[in-house]
Amino acid sequence: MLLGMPHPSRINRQAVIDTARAILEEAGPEGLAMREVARRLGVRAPSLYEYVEGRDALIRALIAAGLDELGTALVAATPPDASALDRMHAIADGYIDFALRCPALFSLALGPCPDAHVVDAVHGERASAPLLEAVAAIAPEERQLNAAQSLWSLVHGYVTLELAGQFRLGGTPRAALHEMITVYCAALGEAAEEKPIPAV
Amino acid sequence: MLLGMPHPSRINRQAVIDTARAILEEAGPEGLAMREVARRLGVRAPSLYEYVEGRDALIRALIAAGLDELGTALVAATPPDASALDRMHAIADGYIDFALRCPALFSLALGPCPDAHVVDAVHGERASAPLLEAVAAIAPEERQLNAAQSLWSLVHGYVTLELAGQFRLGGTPRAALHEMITVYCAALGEAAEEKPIPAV
DNA sequence: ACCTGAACACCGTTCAAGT
DNA sequence: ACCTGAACACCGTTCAAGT
Repeated sequence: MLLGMPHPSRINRQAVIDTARAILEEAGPEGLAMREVARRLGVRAPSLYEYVEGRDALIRALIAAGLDELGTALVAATPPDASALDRMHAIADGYIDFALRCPALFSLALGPCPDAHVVDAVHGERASAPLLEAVAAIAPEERQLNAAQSLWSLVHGYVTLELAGQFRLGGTPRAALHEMITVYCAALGEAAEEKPIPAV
Repeated sequence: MLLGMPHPSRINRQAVIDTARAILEEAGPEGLAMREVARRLGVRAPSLYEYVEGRDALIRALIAAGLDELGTALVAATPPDASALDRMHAIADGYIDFALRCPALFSLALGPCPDAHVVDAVHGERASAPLLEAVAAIAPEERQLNAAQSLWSLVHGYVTLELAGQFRLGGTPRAALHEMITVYCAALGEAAEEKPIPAV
């Protein structure tokens, strides 16, 4: 009879999110359909609305989790007692590895997204914190923000183009990325003792 | 009676593409519906299939045109008798301006895209040719490909993050971008006479 | 409390039918 | 040759109904 607890739920919010994430990586954002999530959970689509507000909210949950996970991965990728430059290279590799490990989630979280998918700023801050920290050990304080934004642009652009399959001419783009990091960080380090880097 | 030419077509392929592009920028890729394109052209959705194979083919046409247009814009943005470094900065600005002028088209053309939307490689080559040309004037030949890929990564990452609204901490990210270009190109120029830039 | 089927307003696409 | 309405198989979402 199960008095007082007539139907223990067959699914839960986390299962919905996990299933959605699996579908996202397998079939891309277009393939992420509420009916498909439900089908894999052995349930009908309307049941999902007990656990998530709708498809947009589900996607926001995926994005928030993805950004948090990226932050954690970058922290884990940072060797604590290496040089500042080595930590910078390690963070770049961690960023790239994350993007290659879950490309659809990465594109969803860091790519251009409609208003309906924007999440709280804390998640983005968690993702970018390790980079800011590594830059703090290289650049003088007044240049740290600029340096972090440039380095982020560089690494983000690299992996975005890589995922889009745009490096068709061959070469060694990843080695080129690390070279550019080295050159720029060296200039930052000099600037720490000397004068600001000349613009244009 | 209009013998032999019973019904002059009310629309044409270019009108379909132009309308689709307008919708894309106004409503994003999600809003780009065949029925909406047809509605704006005063016609029903099935009529569009006389001019484009389907939605995916329409999107491919948009992407191909967008890449070609980007290439043209970059050529136009390059001052022919400026220094190699100035041309580099101008191309970066041209790239950014194009992305800000038609962000949805830019994201569609250069962002992560499903197999159904990949276009012939010539269009991508047209888009990247001006950058390769500018790099040729700065870097020694054996380093040109790497240098072009790094600089493209940097500029592409900058504008991608900018479009995604990720530079929330303020600062002057665009100035930082140009600084990084300056520093890197200076190192490339030195390398042209001296030895290769040390990796890692 | 949790799940369902039915329904609504949307899609992309096909196709026989009109002119 | 060009356009149409009707139809098909899909969507996300709502809601009254079941247990």
